[in-house]
Amino acid sequence: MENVPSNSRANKRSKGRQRIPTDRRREREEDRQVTFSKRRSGLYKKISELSIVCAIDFIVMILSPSGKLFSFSSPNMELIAMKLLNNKKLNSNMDTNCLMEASFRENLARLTSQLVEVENLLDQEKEREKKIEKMVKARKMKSIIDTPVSDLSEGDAQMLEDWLKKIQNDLHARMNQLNGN
Amino acid sequence: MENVPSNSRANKRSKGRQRIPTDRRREREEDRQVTFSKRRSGLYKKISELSIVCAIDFIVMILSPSGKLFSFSSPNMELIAMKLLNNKKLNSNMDTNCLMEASFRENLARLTSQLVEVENLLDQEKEREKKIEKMVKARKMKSIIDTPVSDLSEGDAQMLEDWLKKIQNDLHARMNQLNGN
DNA sequence: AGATCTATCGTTAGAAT
DNA sequence: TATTCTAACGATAGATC
Repeated sequence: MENVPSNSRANKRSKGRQRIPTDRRREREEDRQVTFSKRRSGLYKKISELSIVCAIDFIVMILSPSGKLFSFSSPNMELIAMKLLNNKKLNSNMDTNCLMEASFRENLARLTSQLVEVENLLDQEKEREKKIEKMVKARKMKSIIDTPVSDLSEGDAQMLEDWLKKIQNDLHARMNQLNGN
Repeated sequence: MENVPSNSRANKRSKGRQRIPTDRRREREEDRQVTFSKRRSGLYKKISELSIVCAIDFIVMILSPSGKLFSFSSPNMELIAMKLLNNKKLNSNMDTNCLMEASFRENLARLTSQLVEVENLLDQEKEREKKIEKMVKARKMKSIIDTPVSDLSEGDAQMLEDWLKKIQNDLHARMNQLNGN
């Protein structure tokens, strides 16, 4: 907390934040990548805080030009999806859920296969593909999904299916709430 | 730019920003509402800038406890959706689009009807409902959709359908790109 | 490639409207 | 109820490791 002498400028290790134009894309691919990575983190933090402080649910989906898919959602929606996926029997006991499941299965399978197709095309274009990188940085948030499209076909290809289910089931949960459970 | 005398504290109109806990929700409903409104704007601005600077597409969906649905997406995805909705003939000429459309129509109708049901329940709970308010604040962004759930059944009930279609069609557009259109 | 540092720029809590 | 003002707090560009 001592007074910093005027020669402190000599010790500066950085020029600090400078302005960058926000009305057009950064020209250098490398800069875009760095900025995207940094700001994505900031965005996750912001919306995570918002969801906690204001008690809202959310889903964010980001599609990068290279075909990478970033999905991020609030714990509530995540939780509902996990229950559905990990405990199918839970659904079997719920009539409305069964109906919803039945109506969605068919076209979700189709959508998933489309994702696989995109992946194959991307693989043809560029032979190398990067590995899954999990951000898992959020402080109070439990779940971040951050998965390259290319991994959807190899491991758990249900991410998009999960995501759509979240919307559906959140609505259903709210209806049950309003109906007095 | 003159030096401010020490009595300037007497002229202060605000204590400035204070810390608020971000690990739990604000207790007062009114505070939550104000914070939600302010931070939502900030969030839109942030992700809009991100999409321009880093050339990415995105969709954000926020569901408030009161049942309000906020959707926000990048112009590209918006554009694709608009084309689909306003120019159905465009789809008729594209085989894959036709297939996708057919597979989605059925359950999207079902999902939409669920939304209507939620709306009716909300209407029973609280008799009054607010009007559509458009934010349309973003500087460089063209499209903000900000529609209460209650309006989905009265006017254009296709918002959620549009939204799901955006994902679908963005994928399709990318596939066409990769296939050499 | 990602983590850290820090000066600078951006966001927002509280008050007032 | 949303918006404006402004001090205070937070995010991040560029440098560095």
